[in-house]
Formats: sequence, structure tokens, C-alpha cells
Amino acid sequence: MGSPSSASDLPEPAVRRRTGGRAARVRGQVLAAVGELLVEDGCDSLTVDAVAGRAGVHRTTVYRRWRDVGGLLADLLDSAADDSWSPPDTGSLEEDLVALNQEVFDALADGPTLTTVLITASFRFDDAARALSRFWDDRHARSAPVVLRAVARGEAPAATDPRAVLVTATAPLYHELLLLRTAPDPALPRRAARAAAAAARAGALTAHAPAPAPTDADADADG
Amino acid sequence: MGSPSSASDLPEPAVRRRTGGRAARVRGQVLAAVGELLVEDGCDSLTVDAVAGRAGVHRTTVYRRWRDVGGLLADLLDSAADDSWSPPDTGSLEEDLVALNQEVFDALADGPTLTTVLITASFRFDDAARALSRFWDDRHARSAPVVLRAVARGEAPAATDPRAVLVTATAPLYHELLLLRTAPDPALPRRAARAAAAAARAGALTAHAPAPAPTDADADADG
Amino acid sequence: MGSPSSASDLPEPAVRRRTGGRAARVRGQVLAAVGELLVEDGCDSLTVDAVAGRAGVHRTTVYRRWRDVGGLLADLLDSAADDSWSPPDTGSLEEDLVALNQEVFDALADGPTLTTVLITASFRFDDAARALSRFWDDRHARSAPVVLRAVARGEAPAATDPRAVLVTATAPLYHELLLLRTAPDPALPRRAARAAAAAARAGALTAHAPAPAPTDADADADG
Amino acid sequence: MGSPSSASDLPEPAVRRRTGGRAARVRGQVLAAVGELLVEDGCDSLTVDAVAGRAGVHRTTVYRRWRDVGGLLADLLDSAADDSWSPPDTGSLEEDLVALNQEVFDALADGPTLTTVLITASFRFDDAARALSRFWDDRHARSAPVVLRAVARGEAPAATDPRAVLVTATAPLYHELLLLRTAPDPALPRRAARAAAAAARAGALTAHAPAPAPTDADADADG
DNA sequence: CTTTAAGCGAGACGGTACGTCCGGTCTTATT
DNA sequence: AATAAGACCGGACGTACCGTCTCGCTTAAAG
Repeated sequence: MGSPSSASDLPEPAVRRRTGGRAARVRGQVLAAVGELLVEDGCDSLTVDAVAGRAGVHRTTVYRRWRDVGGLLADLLDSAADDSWSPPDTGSLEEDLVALNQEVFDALADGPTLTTVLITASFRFDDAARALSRFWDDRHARSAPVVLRAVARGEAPAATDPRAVLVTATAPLYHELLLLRTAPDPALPRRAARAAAAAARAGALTAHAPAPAPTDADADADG
Repeated sequence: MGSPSSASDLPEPAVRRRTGGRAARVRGQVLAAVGELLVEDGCDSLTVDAVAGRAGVHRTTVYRRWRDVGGLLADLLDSAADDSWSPPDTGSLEEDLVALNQEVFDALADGPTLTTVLITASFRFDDAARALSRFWDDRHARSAPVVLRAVARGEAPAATDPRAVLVTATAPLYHELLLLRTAPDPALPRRAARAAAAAARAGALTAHAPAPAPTDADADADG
Repeated sequence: MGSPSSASDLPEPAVRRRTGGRAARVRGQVLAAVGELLVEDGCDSLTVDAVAGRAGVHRTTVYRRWRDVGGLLADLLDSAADDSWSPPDTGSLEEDLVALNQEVFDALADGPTLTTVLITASFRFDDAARALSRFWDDRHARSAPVVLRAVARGEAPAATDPRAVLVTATAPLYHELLLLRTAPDPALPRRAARAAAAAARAGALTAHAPAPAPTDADADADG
Repeated sequence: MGSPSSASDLPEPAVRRRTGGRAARVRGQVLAAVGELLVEDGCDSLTVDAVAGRAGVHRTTVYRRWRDVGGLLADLLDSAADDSWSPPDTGSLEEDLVALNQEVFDALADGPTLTTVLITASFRFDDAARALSRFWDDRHARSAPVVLRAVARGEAPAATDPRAVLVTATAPLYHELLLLRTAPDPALPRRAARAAAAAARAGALTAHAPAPAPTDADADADG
């Protein structure tokens, strides 16, 4: 599924008031400073003062355009929406999920990544939380073809819910690495992908179908 | 899996210097104030000043015994470790997992629970993060029998990793409700439990076994 | 002696740049806004931003023409120089002074008048201080006939200094109402006028004459 | 009448919370810094930041104890109330008034004195204005004997109002030097004192007595 | 039952960051 | 090419909390 940190193009101002020269340059400097500070010291050191200082810009300028740190993070997240991202297509559901999981794993595993810091920050700032939700919704929507192709190949029942499959596959990674804070297990991406694929095959991830008779139906779906 | 908020016994100080009288009373007042403030206003308003004021205790007293807010949270979490908790035993893996998931769901679903706030806080304070990890490790250890019984009943291969099953079952709940922040779906606990049970049945959650040939092996494991 | 607030014609710019059209209209709007803001909130709220906003003019326009708040006040004071003012002529020195004092009293007595605010402001802005001095010099010059007529009538020695008489008469009002901030006493204008008239009659306000033999002359006056 | 700047002992805290050690030392440093800054740069440069910096004390300490610049000035004024001050006693009303006036003149005449700055500041800060009024009330009360002795000596009518005499004597100095901003005239203290003494002798400064028949009575008094 | 020292209340302090206001300059877009 | 809109820099404001310190005083535990 990737992470919000994979792009850094900062394409265009949200409100195109002044496209040229200083205004755009200032925005770029500030967002760059936000990113740098985040990876260096984490969320705690991300103060408006520090951002302004790093960006070589006055405090009031930051307040004028972003209101607070949450606004900065939201803008960074939105600007980091990498429009060119597309899901893998290996020809098998499980391998596709493994590839997606590996992307997530890489973004979370080694120490305090920009990704982990952004997620952490989303717990403190509503703006950032909303921006992060937007990012994930986008990634889920783009990744749906992975599941739809699997259904087309007969790897899963027709009613399989793409989003449920994706969440089932990736959730253990976030849970282990962010919440439980266990040491990164290189086998984790594949195991979680396999489990999600198996559950999908078993018809346990169909959309809104409360599964008539769980035990037998599952056995049938498998067989 | 429950939540860290289910107990409030506050058993004893870690260092038993003065067990009786004022010292213990002060500790109880302070931890109670921490809990109240957390559920009222969330993690942001949990300042030492506010805690001291609410507890009717002087600021310096809090600093003297807990050092900072993280210490308060860690103490609260440790004191909230409900020693009497035990996992469900319905006779079927899936139903056991559903019961566990329902407990998690209830603790996370309705608004800013004490549980969600504690998890949020764990991102800001290392002490709290460690205490929370301890709590979850304890719950996973206690819940292992659920999987072991399932193995004994033949519902899953012998090599099935209890922890992996539990994480696979509960992770989607935390992911949806805490990270993705989607509206609570009452069907979610059962769906995630079914998916985890199906994956376990399919042998996708065996410990440290990299699963030689995914497709055929799974089919064999099912049959 | 009146006050600088008695006129509101805003006749012409000090430097007659553009008498007609937009330029003059803008000047009128801005000076009017200055006056309004002064009487509403006093000197503290008289910011360039507020003036520009009230006048419906851009900030930079104000900076361009008046440089700062002091310039605005100076312009307002100069424009408020009421050319038609003339001193009373009742036929007696004391009654003339009473009339002058009454004018001052009315301008200072009831709450924060425009006059009091302008004087207050003159302590913060040199431009305004100079403009206020010009205003007072003008008033003293115009009021000199009051004393000269009294000398002609024989109410005071020939060497009597008109300015000293006027200052002696009005100073207690400013002192009481602005500096000592005592409650306005309706008897004050007359009492101060009587005192000044008495001093003039006694020859205590002669110009640059160090009073030849103070003791005997005074003793005579007493006896 | 002197000035509020004539004492610098800073005798005791208004609220004697902590008399010894650091608290008292801090207060002294801060008030000293206020005085120094006032005489150096006037009222405009008297910011909390500057005071704290000069005093070698942190900003928040100043805010904690004095709230704002007005509070600082008020405390300085109160602490500068020189309890040992007493009016002159030369044996003659006029000479006493001359001495008083000379004190005022010296405090106001040469450039921006601490006195002039304090008065200026009182126009911006209510606290300082009140403290200044208290100071002047005190000085007027202490100076009353000057007039009472003159009455006892027969230099003025029994009903003479001491405060009116003092105000009449000193007001022209404040008016000329602070408001009209004329160049200091060394003859001014004596001339104003003579005028006030003459008015008192003439019975023009009696308390609350509306003066029965101004013209004739005055003529009698003169003649 | 006394001592004694751990713990507490109280107040002040240095310090960081906040978010706001205003003054004054400078840049951009318009007309 | 001039001007109006607006973004910027810089300084100060007043506040909230942090974490620390130094005093006395209480009081629980040990001798």
C-alpha cells in the first residue's frame, strides 16, 4: 500500500492565489522543513517555531498560511499524494498482497520513518488525521483491482469485498509494528498476505454477506 | 482481547516505601484524576497541572512521584491490568475469536473511549507505550488457550501460531477504528474473526513455517 | 481657549498636492476615520490598520501619505485649526477668563473627549505634539487681546504679560482634569479665572520684570 | 512638590509574601531595570521583554508578579513614595511656594526626566495613572502646612484652600513644560509662585466660598 | 512512645511554545 | 508604468505548561 512519504513533488498550492515567485517558494521551503524536522526528531519537535526557523521564514508567515502544526501536516500529506502510484500485478492474489505488504513493511519497519511519524502525528492533529484518511481511501480505491482481478481469475468468490481483503492483509503489519511495537519480522508481510488470501479464498471476506452457515459453507467454498 | 480500562483496583505502589495512609490515598486520587481527565478531554488536556488540580494535590507532589505525564499513564496502565481476565471458551475457534473481537470492538467503537485515548497517549509517551505493550503481551499470552484448544479440536494445524491467529483476528479492528477511522461496522468483529479462523484452518498462520507450496498445501490442510 | 476638536471642516491639505477628486476624498475619509476611532476607543486603538479599514482605504495608502499614526494626528490637528475662533469680550478681565476657562473645562470635563485623547496622543507622537503646540500658540496669540483690553481698562499693570495671564488661568484646569485626574468641579473654571485675574491685578504677571521689591509691594497689597 | 523620582530606596514589597532572599532581590532588579530603561529611552521602549532582559530575569517572572507594564510603573511609583519628604518652611508663603516650584521645575525642566516619563506613561497605563494620583494626593496633603502656616501668619484669609493654592502655584509649570512644551524659563517657578501667593492674599483661593461680591471685595483686598 | 526522615504544600523561577496583533517593507498582479 | 492588494519580516504581547528549586510543616514508620 505504500506510504504517504513516497512522493515529494509538492505540485501546486491548494489555493492558487499567487502562483509565481515568493509565495510558492515559501510554501515549498516550509513543507520541506516540516518533512526534515519530522524525520529528524519526530513529531514532538515539530513546533511552528522550529519549522519557521528551518524554513528561513518568519513565524507569523507560517501561522498566516497554515494556522497550526496540524495544518502543516495536512498540507504535507496532501501534497505527498503520489498520483503516479499503482498497485502490483503479479498474476496471483497472494503475490500481489505480498508486494503491497512489503511496501507497507518497508515504510514502517526501520525505525522512526516519515510514515510512522505522520501516523503518530495524526493522533494529535485532526487536520492531519483527515488528510491521512483521505490518503488511505485513495490507496484502497487504487488497489481494488488487485482483488477484482483475483475474482476474475476465480481465486475468490464474486462477492469478495476488495477493501476487506486489503485491510485484512495490511492490518497485522500496522498492528504489530505501530501498536504492539514488536520487532520487525521479515516473514510478517508474506504471512499476513497469505492469511488474507486464504480468507478470501474461503469466502470469509464477502461484502455485507453475513455468511449463512459459517462452518459448512466455508468447507464447501474451499473444496 | 478487552482493554486496559476494565479494572480500577490500583493494587499497590511499585516501591513500597510508605504503604499506609496519606501516600496511598494521594496515589489513588492522582490516578483517578488521570482517568477522569482522559475520558473527559482526551490526551491533550492531560497536563500535570490539571491532574494535580483535579486530584487536590500539589504540582510538585505529582512531579516527585511520577516524573511526568508518561509516568502517570504507565502507572495507570499497570494498575489497570485486570488479573482476573480470562478468554472466552465457546467450543469453537471462530466463536471464541468473535467474542474476543467483540470485546475489542466495544472498547474502541463508541467515541473517544479510555482505551482509545490510552493508545493515542502511548504514541506520545514512551513509558505509556511500554506499559501498553506489557498489557497486550499479557492478553495474548492469556488468550493462547483459545487457539491451542482449537488445535486440539482439529480446527487448525498443529503448528498454528496462537499469537498470529489472535493478531490476525483483532488487527483489522484496530486498523479500521483507530487508523482508518471508519465508522464502526457492527459486522466487523465477526467478519475479522471468520477471516482469521479461515486462515488458521487453511494453515496460513503456522509458526515460522514459510509454507512450502501455498496453493496445494492449503487445499490439503483444509481437506 | 477652546480645544482642537471644535472644528471639523478639514479644509485643505498642508501641502496642496491634488485638491480635487479622489485624492481629497481619500484624505477626508481617512481623517474622519481617525477622529471617529479616537472618540470611540481612545488613542490605543488608533492603528493604521484600523484607520484604513474604517476609511475603506488600503493600508499602504495610509503609509504612503501619512507615514504613521503621528502623521495622521498631526494632519487632523492642523486641519482642525478653527480659523473663525475669537476670544470672548465681556468687558471685564475676570469674566473673559471665566469664559475661556469654561470652554476648556467643557472640552476636558466629560469623559474621554476628543481633546483629551489628542493631548494624550501628543505624548506618544512627536508630530502630534508639535501640531498641538502650534494650536495652542495660535490660541494664546488670539486671546492676547483679552489681557490687552484689561490693561487698557486699567485692570492690570501695563507690563502684564498676556500669555502668563492666560496660562495662569487655564493651567489649573489642565492640571486637575488631565494630570491629577480629580473629578470635575464646576466651580473650578471661575476660581482659576479669579485667581489669575487677581494675580494680574496684583502685578504678579508682568513680563520679564523680576518684580522690583517683592516684599514691600506685596505687603502693601495685603494691607 | 518634588517628583516621584526623588527616592529610590524600594523599601518593602507591597504584599510581604517572601521578604528574604530571591523574591525581594528579583523585585529590586526589575524595578531598577524599569527606572533605567525609562530614563534611557523613554516610555516607548519600556516593554516587558526589555525590562526582563535588563533585570536578568525571565519574561514570565515579570508577567507573574506585575501583569503588565502598567503594573511595573505603578509598583515603581509606589515604591518611590519618599516617606521622608517634607515641604519647605521659609517663613513666607511666596518663598515656600517658590521652593516647591523649584523642585517641580528641576524635575521637569532638563530633558526627558524620569518624572516626565512617568507622567507620560500614566496616560497609557491606568495602573500608573492611579499610582501617580496617589503620589500627588500625598504630596498635596503633606504640603498643606505651607498654606496653613501662611494663614496663621495672616498672609491669606482663613478660608483659603491649601490644595487650591498649591495647584495654582504648580499648575503653570506642568502646563508650560509638559503640555505647551515651551523652553524652560528659569523665572517661571518664581512667577507662578508669586501669582499663586498674590491670588491667595486676594482671597481668590478660598474653599467652596463662591466669593460674595467679586469686584468690590477684590478691590478692597487690593487696596 | 518518641524520634526522624520521607513525603507534602506552597510559591517562585527559568524556559519553550503558543497564537495574536501591529508596524513597516516589499512583491506581485492589475489596469 | 503606477498603484492597490496582499504577503512578508520582525517585535512584542499575554498565556499555558513544563520541570526545577527551596522552604517549612505533617505524618507515617522505625527505633
